Amino acid sequence: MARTQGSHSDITGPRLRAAALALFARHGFAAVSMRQIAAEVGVQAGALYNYTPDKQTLLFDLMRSHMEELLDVWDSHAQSGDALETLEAFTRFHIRFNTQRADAVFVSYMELRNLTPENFEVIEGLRRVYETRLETILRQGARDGVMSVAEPRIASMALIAMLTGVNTWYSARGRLSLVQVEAVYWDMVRRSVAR
Amino acid sequence: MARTQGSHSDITGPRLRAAALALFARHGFAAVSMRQIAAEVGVQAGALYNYTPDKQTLLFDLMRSHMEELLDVWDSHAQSGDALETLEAFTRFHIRFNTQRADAVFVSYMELRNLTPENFEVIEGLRRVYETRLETILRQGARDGVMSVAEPRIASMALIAMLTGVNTWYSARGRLSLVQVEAVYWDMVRRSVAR
DNA sequence: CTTTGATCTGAACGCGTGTTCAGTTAGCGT
DNA sequence: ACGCTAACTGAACACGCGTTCAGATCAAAG
Repeated sequence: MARTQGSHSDITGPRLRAAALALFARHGFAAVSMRQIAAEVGVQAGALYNYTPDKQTLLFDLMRSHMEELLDVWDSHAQSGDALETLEAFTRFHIRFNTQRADAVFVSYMELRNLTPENFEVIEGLRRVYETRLETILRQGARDGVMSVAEPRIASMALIAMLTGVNTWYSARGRLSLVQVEAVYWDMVRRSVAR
Repeated sequence: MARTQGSHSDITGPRLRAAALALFARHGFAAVSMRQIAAEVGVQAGALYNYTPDKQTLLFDLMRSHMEELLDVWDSHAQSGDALETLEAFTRFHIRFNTQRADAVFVSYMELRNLTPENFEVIEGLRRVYETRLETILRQGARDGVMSVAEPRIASMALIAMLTGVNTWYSARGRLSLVQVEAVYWDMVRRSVAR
């Protein structure tokens, strides 16, 4: 037997990515085999190599896609207001974006050590760019006199760590809605850098 | 050959734990083999089973030891002051304790998914206890009128995430000393819950 | 000096790994 | 209707995995 009915590249490709992302998030990159991913997709392991040269590249592509989308979506936000308004937008965006892509966020953070050195540099570079986005907001706020931030670089990393932490406990069926969660965190963020 | 010169249980046991912790932190639990750990210790793989029943228990014991020590050391802190002073002590303690045990912190967070369900419950329980320590401080501060915290549980998780984030960038040879880092974070923590 | 038992070796077990590839089939373009 | 090729199967490869265990060796107790 070969080529089962109704199978197409357009279908199998995305399904491979979705299955790999879910399995990597749940069990970890090293603990998931290509055969497990293939079983989830509904093909044999060998068929996966029509869509990725190897397992390492599969992981890297998932992480790079996530980081690039994170940056693209944020950068396409119209930011017309002052630094405080931009900081609020960033806070709400980060929480909303990350909770909607919990698996990708998890993998992009946890599996850094399973990347080859070259691939690691790429992902780490994208992360630094994102951190710099926030850092720039904080510097601008301090310059404009609407914020007080002694260490903008450290503060940006501290705030991102705090905001990303939402993913460890948030559930869409929890007590608080996403809007309420955003409000709680924005309140803390605002006060932590307030003048 | 067997039993090489100078080998003792008192030496091999701790060396096994140290090697496993370092390797798990660097490469991940699933990516590290018992043979790699044994090579680091300087014995054959079979010898490790004099010190742990299996690889899973080795991981679990490392994580439980870390979490229990975290709680024990904090609980043994004399806390005589008011809520704000206790919060400052907690902030400085958390940063200092975690940066000094980077490998254990990393493993205890990253390898949760590699625990069996029963073992996971134990570690997760210890983590919740620790979070409750901070939550209690925040509730007391709010009750005493020295803090303003709308959601103490969420705030405690947010602050712990922020503080633990220090581990991702801190280096003893960096620009800031640990005392300076503590000061920067305490400033943000204080303001984020200030009345 | 002899005996005992803790400590470790080295080989083995069955099994799963990532990856390759010749062969087979399904659906599209003509 | 037919050929072409993208898509997939199934088997194979060499290798490493966690774990077990009989046997060897050394340190210490009597």
